[in-house]
Amino acid sequence: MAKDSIKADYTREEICDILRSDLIAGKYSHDQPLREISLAKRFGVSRGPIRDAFLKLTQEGSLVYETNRGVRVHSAIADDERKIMMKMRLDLEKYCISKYIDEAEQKDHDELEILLERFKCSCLRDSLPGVAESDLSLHRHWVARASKNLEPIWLGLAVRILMKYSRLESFEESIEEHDRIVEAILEKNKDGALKALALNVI
Amino acid sequence: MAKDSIKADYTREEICDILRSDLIAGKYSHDQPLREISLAKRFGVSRGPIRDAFLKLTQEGSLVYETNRGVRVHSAIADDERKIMMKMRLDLEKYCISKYIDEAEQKDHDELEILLERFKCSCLRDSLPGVAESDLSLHRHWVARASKNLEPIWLGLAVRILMKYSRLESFEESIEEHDRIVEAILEKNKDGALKALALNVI
DNA sequence: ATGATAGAAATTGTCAACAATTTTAAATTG
DNA sequence: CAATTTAAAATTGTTGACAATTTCTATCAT
Repeated sequence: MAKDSIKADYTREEICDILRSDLIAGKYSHDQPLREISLAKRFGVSRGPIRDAFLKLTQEGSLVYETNRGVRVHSAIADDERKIMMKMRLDLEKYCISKYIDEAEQKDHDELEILLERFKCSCLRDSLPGVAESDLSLHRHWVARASKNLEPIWLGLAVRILMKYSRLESFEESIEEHDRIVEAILEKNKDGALKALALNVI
Repeated sequence: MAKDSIKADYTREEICDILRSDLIAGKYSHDQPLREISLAKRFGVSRGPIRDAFLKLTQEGSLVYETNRGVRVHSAIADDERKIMMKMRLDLEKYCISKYIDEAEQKDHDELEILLERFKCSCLRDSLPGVAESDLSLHRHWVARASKNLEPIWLGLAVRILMKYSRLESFEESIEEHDRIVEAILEKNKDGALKALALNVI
């Protein structure tokens, strides 16, 4: 199939999610500008939905916007900034997992297992965009269930952190880490889940 | 002058900032929908820039978006969510003030004093939208100077926190608190600044 | 009256065209 | 040849029009 020439029309949410995982996967280099017209062609839509996605991603911090000059990929974060962001993300996700364990129903657990399986498949296929996307989806699951209010804040943190370090991850190790987190959640073992999380989110 | 019938055209950034301070000031009630057309008329622009502003504010968390149904004001955050957000905001702002003290130049200090003066004027005039806006601008100053990367994350936190509690603040007390923070910053007194901040951000 | 249904009104979603701005390339001048 | 100016191209900013969807309202049958 021809690269990037997809006929189906996308919604702006889908476009936003696809671009986000592309960015996390390092498909675009730092400070590279993203053009509205070329992406509009790629997704088979007009520039409107593309602009919408740009604004969302700018707010999350993965893109930078300048008046009359469009958006470009954000430059990498510094080490001390990353440290602060990791601490915040860990605090936030600990709270969410704890609450999730208290409130989750059977169908949530079912969805959780599906997301874990999807993550494992991506790791084994070794496709970085897929791994980034499914890793984000898995964590996002318990964050979103625990608090719709904290979700956008968490997403902004997670995206920026992943943008810097996704290239260095070992997939096998990552599978084990996530296995331990999900296992503890399903057993409603809070201590175990929080400890496993702290090892994963570093 | 006729309320809200302003002739001048606004940029989408200005529109976004105005709507944000309106939201913080409680001008709109929780769950109230915001209509693109009426706001487009109010600001003298078409619906495009209004949609842009909606997306930004949705990402920050003050608005909620549903497909084909537009945006509405977000419902209030719960107490435990607020607690988590306060902790994150304090961590973040402490880091930024500390860095700001190290790096700020004379012109930054000049701007800081102007922002403080503007905040005081708003408090004395007792106009809630103005107080909310100038409070945000003041804090945003040292956050933005310290880290463009952390700024959008901080903004999301600050907006949601202010949305819930802005009505309860005592303006006189708030002036004193900010006086202490800025004074300590200008003296490059880190300990004092961080302590004063911790008392203000609670 | 009550509920269902169909039509009208209001609102959001998308697009293509045009205006304004920035960037690039070429031409001019010293 | 370098620096400046000018023109062209590319890109973003904004708008109004139209399509799709949702919400409201009036009508009708039970």
